[in-house]
Amino acid sequence: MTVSLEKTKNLKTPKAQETRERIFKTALEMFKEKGFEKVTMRDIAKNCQMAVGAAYYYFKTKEDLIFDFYLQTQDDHYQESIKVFAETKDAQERIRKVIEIKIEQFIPYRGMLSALFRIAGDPNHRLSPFSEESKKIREEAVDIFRLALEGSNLKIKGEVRTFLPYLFWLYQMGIILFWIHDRSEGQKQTHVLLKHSLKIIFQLIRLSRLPGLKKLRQNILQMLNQVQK
Amino acid sequence: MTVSLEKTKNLKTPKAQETRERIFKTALEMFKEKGFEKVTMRDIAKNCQMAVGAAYYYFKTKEDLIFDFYLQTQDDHYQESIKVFAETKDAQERIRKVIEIKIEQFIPYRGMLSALFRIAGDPNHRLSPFSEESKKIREEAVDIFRLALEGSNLKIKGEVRTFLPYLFWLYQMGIILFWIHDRSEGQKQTHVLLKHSLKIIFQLIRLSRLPGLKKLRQNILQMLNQVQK
DNA sequence: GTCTATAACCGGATAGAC
DNA sequence: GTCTATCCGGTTATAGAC
Repeated sequence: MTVSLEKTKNLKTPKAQETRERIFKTALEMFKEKGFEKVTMRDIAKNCQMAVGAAYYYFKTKEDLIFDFYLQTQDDHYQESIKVFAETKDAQERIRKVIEIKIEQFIPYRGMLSALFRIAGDPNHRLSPFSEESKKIREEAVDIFRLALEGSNLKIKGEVRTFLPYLFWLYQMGIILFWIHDRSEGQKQTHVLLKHSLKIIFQLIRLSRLPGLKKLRQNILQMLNQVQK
Repeated sequence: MTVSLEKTKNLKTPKAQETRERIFKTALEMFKEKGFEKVTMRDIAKNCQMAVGAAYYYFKTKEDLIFDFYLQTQDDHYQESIKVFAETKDAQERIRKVIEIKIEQFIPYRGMLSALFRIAGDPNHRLSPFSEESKKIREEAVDIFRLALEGSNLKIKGEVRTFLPYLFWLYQMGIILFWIHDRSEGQKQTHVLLKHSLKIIFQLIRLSRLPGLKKLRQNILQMLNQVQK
């Protein structure tokens, strides 16, 4: 079952809802054009023909605007991913498509996303994907990978099954980080990396079944267990 | 040969040298106590009994103070690591000690380091360890791992030898990031992670020699080659 | 070249009146 | 819910002293 995201904040009137939306859309357009840092809250407010205070009434900080964007795309990502699962049972392809969809979504916003990923680097930050506040959204994101594996051709048993979705989510974060700073044209390096590294990962997963590698497998699982929060 | 770090900026007089040092030490003390964000440039200047302008004369930005810290510890790290190499030839132990030394160094500053690692997340930032500006310091850091492997009991040939030092440096960054946000007492989780993951990494390196895994090894090397800047 | 002193700018954030 | 005024801190500018 989907952990449906609470998009509608507790806003009293529909008008407020609409105002919030207006600020959000305006800000996003401006970020897209000039980047996160170049756009000031004063600019955003002016562009919305309202006072700075009004903008801050809806978004506690400038960074919250980005967080909201992250939240919105999360839902789209979920929907798009589901569709892919109907098309193929191949685990590797599913995972690859899921991550490619995410990247695709982000393309128009690539320039402003380093701001988001600077937040990501600090787990103490309320908006970090690792924070308590982001728990729900993180869980839905991990869920996509769980679903990708569940109906797939990849048969995995026991503990590996438990860890893999989270590990793939982590992997996705790494890929996106790489993509944001990938300066090759069309960020094609990222796609090379994605394709190759996925192949390797699946080779490793398959290898992990060999009896000769039992020790290695056990060690990895032990590590994951011990390190878990 | 060591890439000796240029610690002495182009400061004309010894007095200037000393003043710069005073600002740096004061700032670091204050950061240690209250964290990076709580301490203002005005505070620092006041504490040094000088004008704000003076502080800015030596450090272009507040973040530069942290960069300087990073630079200074880098040299200590190098010196300490060299000593370890005299004690043991075991590659795994060398690497583990090198990383443990780094963590040890950072202990008093753990609280302020998330500020540093938020910078790290944005490779476009001039102070990021991945930036052009940090190139020299990064290269010395990678060099430590090169030396750790070179005189060790781990015999590696060809391309793997080229990549491994950089990969270990990357690994060290990951471990430190984990450590900064490790809330277990005495950050013992980090040491568990370090010990276990190193064991696994060396198991993998040893495995990679098996003829049956030739394909995997080739794929990994191909990926590293293609993804390289 | 090394600093002091002081004021000002800029932009994120907040308080409190309406 | 929205506005105006204000704070706060990083940063810069100015002008001058040694």
